[in-house]
Amino acid sequence: MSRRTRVRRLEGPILSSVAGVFSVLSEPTRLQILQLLGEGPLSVSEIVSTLEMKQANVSKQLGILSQAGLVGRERDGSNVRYSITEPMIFELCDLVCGKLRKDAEARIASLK
Amino acid sequence: MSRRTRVRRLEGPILSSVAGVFSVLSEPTRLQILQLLGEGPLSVSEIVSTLEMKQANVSKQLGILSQAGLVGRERDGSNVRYSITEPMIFELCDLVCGKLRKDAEARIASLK
DNA sequence: TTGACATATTACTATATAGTGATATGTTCC
DNA sequence: GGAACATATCACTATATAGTAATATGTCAA
Repeated sequence: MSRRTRVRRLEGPILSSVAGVFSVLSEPTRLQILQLLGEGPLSVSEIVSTLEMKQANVSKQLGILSQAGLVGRERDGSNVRYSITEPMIFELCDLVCGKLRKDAEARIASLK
Repeated sequence: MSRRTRVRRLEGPILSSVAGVFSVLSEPTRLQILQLLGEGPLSVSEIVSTLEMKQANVSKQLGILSQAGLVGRERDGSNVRYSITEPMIFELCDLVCGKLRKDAEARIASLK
């Protein structure tokens, strides 16, 4: 996605794919799951009890995350263990957190 | 957002704010506008004619981008000029493009 | 094979929002 | 002040999707 004087722009299908990744990350529920998995692989029921979410929803969100290539799944008996496969998402979040912090500081500064 | 053994997790309100930024970026239309503005400040009508979008929608999306602190607006007579105020978004997009490229390469490799 | 446990999926409801046509509002010039 | 041009906003429609209860499916042990 160009930000310089290059005339090459990303086209519709690419931008749709990019938007798709951001869309997956645009839900607090999914961010919570990713954050938890960032600490290590877990089964569905471990996520359910830790985050106090409904099992059906956790499975659904994990499906979305898995389909997007952000987490991987590995069967372990009757348990399925999920883990992060795309650590880049934490860089994304760090960048966004940096912006939010900057915004908050500017807002505080404007009160003085 | 933790990805190490640190026990500090981002809480609900922060994750909602993070999700909010990703949500703003989750629409191809808005990504198109940001990409165009990355090449330099433009008025609403310039964006409308360049991207062949409806004026009402462009104004609406610019409002969302402005509200999110990603673009700034400056009146210039009867024109309002918009420009990027948060260049970090291009880093976000670069990271996501890198993942998509990697995904595509893996998909191609799996065909051999 | 059955029952227990784990997980995925379905069908539905409620909510959010993209895009649009119409219109309100802002700026400039004569 | 009115007309022309630029932009923002409103009310609406159509579509997408988060979350849920119910149920289907998978695994394991007796």
